[in-house]
This record gives sequence, structure tokens and C-alpha cells, in this order.
Amino acid sequence: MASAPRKSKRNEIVLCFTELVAERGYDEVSVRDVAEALAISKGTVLHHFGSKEAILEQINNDYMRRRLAEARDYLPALDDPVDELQAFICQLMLSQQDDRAATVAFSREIVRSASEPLMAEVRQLRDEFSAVLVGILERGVKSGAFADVDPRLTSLQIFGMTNWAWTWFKPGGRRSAEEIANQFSRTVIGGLAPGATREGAEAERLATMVGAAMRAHRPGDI
Amino acid sequence: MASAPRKSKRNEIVLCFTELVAERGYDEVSVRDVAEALAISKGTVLHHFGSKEAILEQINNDYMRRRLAEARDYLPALDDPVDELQAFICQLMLSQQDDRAATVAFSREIVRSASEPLMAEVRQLRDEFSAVLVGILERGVKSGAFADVDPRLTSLQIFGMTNWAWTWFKPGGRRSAEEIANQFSRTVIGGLAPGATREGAEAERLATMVGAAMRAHRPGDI
DNA sequence: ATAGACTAACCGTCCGGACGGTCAGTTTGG
DNA sequence: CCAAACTGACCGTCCGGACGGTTAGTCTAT
Repeated sequence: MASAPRKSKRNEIVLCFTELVAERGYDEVSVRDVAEALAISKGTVLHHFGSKEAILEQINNDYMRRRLAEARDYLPALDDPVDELQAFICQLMLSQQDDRAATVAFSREIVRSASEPLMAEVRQLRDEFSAVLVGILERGVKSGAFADVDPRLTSLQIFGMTNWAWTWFKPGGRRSAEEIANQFSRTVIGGLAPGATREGAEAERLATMVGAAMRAHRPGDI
Repeated sequence: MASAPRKSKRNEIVLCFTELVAERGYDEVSVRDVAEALAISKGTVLHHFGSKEAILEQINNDYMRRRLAEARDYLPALDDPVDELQAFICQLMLSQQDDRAATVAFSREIVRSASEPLMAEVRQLRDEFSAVLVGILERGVKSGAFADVDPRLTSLQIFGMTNWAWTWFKPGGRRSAEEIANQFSRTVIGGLAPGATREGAEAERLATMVGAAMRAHRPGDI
């Protein structure tokens, strides 16, 4: 046959591995599985990448590069931090829908990219992408569009609510990614609006109550 | 010696396995690792639990039972949905700090409890706990304390921002869990306050821009 | 009181199987 | 003709689990 390989074999391997990792997780996918799914030999897969981990590295690098490229496409056309934030949240949710496999694979194996020495480039890209959101928040705080919150902590809050979506979001379900993004944006943007904060004393009282409840049910007590 | 075994061996196994799974993940921890850490034999571990998966099930069940017991402790003393919500967010963050190992183990292996047939009880407990938050939000919406949002979707937003914290929160770091909970609460409660929503047309314009940027960087294009 | 019966905890060994990775050799395309 | 692509057999390792045997403690019948 040898008919036109529309994509390079290397790329086919990445795409296939991405889907399998998204389904089952890195540890539950063997190099053999990838080879069988593509009807090639295990040796071929290891020929293109030196190791199993190198394929995951490629997945993560590709994923972060796409997100960064997208952000650099749409952000320059915006100037209002509020618009920028809404677009950013929209991007995060759309990737859950339109780049599903890579998003799930990246999210569920995020701890591997956070520690493995081989994954230094991914960490660098993650830092850059994270800095985009922090930058939006910083400018919003400075301009007075947002309340005086900690931009770094708020960015973790926003990444959290969207990244966690890999555990429950189903593309093609009742709600589209765009609808979810709009609901999330509404809450976040409303919450960042300058305005009254609740009293600290009330927060402390509640925290004390919750802390007491937790001390009553320690792990290990059975 | 044979001096008083303060905790049953079964419980020791659960606690040890919890810590190892929190550190490395379920697949990267072997029954042998647990046995060696406790200086007992592998056979003993398998004698107490029938299988490796059964230990994870115990971890997950214990974890969810603690969270439910806590919520049922502190909630009856509150009546304002805003207070309840703040306390709930505080509980979620405090568990990241004070029940760290179990929280991390539970979060990082959540997909396993979501699908495995053996984990039906965990799913049941999860649904109950989730219903607690949805209930708070529903009552808040009904009473007018919160804007007319979808309680289910909002609960996923809140669980997301706190559950994701397992990937970045470090107990003993610059910020305590309570401080983080307060910041998160401020944003969420402010965002749920009844008030003006942004125009839908603006949201649609932004989504279109982001969508275009995403289409320009498809996965597989390299 | 105590011999014998019974039980639960525990140990050490073994096994089939799957894993990631290596390599010598073959095929193929330019 | 040669480099790159590819193959399939193979290695050493480790895993979850099964199993038979040992010990220590408790119960029971006389």
C-alpha cells in the first residue's frame, strides 16, 4: 500500500497515545496498546520516541503550545481586563470541548509533568500560560476594574474551576462549553467587582466552627 | 514486645497506603511497598483486605464519611445560606490542610472511584455530599440571597476550585487554608450576589474570537 | 486445671503475566 | 546504494495474587 500517510507516523502515535491516556491514564496504557491500535510494532513506537515518557512529554508540550498560541491570537484584539478575563475562561472551557483528549490527558497526569526532570519544558510553558492570566488580573486590579485581590491566588481559583472540569464535563452533553464558560464568568467577574467584603470576624467564627467539626472526625479514628 | 497496638493493623495499612498513594499515585504504589513500610509481609496486607483495590475503596469511603460527618456537625447551627456556603468552602480547604494525605489520594484517583464497579458506595457518598452543596445553593437562590444561577453547575465550579488545590496547595506554605478559603469565598459569594449580568451579545462576540483562535491551532497540525 | 479443638493473624514462597526497553536484522523509498 | 523506517524476538524486572504452613491466643469439655 504505502498510500499517502496524511500525517507523519510520529504524529499518529502522539494522537493515539493521547486518546488512550485520556481514557485510562498513563500507567494503564502500555506501549504495546499504542502499537496494536495503530497496527504497527512496539519497536516502531520506541523507534520514534526513545521511551514511553517521551511521548507524554510531547503531548504536554503540544498541549501547552496550542493554548499559548491561542491566547496570543485573541488577546491583542482586546483591551479591557474584564473582556480579557471572560475570553480566557472561555478558552479554558472550549479546550475541554474541542481539544478534549489532550486536555484530559494533560490534566490527569499534571503531577507527572510537575516533578519529572524530563518535563522541564512543559513547566516553562505552564508558567508562561499562567502568567498570562495573572497579568490580566494584575492589570484589572491596578485599573480598578477588579477589587484588590491577590492575582496569583485568584488565578489558581480560576484554573481550578476549569481544569477540574475534565472530571465531569461531557462534550455533547446538556450544556455546551460556551454556556458553562458564561456561567463561570458571571460568577467570577461579579465576584471580582469592587465592593463590600464580608466582615472578617464572621469568617473567623465560621472557620472555628468548621475546624471543631473536623477535629471531631480525625482520620484514623475509624 | 506485644505491647498495646494503639490502632488495629488494618487501620495502619489504610493510613500507610493513603500516604503512599498521595505521594506517588495508586498505580505507582505496590502492595509490597506498603508491607515494607510497615515491616510486615505482603501476605498480611492481602489477608486484611482481599485486594489492592479494596484498600483504595476503604480510603475513599473513609474520606467521604468524614466529610459528610463534618458537614452534618456544623451545618445545623447555621441558617443563612451565605454562612453555610462560606463554611462549606472553608471545610473543603481545611481538608486540604488537615486531612492532606486522604484528600490528595482521593482527588488524584477520583476517576477510579467514578467508574470501577467496586466503588459504588463511594459514588453514593459523593452524591450525598454533593447534594449538601447543591442544597445550600438552591435555598440561597430561592430566598433571593443568591442570583438565579444553576445550583448544579455552580456546585461544580466550587468543587473545582477547591478540589484542584491538591495540585498546588502546600500545607505550611505562605498562605493557610483558612486564608485561601476566605479569598475564594469572597469571590464566590460576591459573584453570586444578585445584580447586573453582562450582556449576552458581548459574551458571544468574545466566544467567537476565542473559537477562531482555537480553530487556527488544531491538535495534530504540529 | 488442663488437654485438645478451634480461630485469626501472619509469614515466605511461588507463579503467570505484563511491563518498558534493546537489538540484530529486514524492508522500503529516494 | 544507503539511510531511515520498521519488525519481532527477546531480556530483566516487578506486579498482584494464591497458597500452605506456623504461631499465639481463646474457648470448651471434662
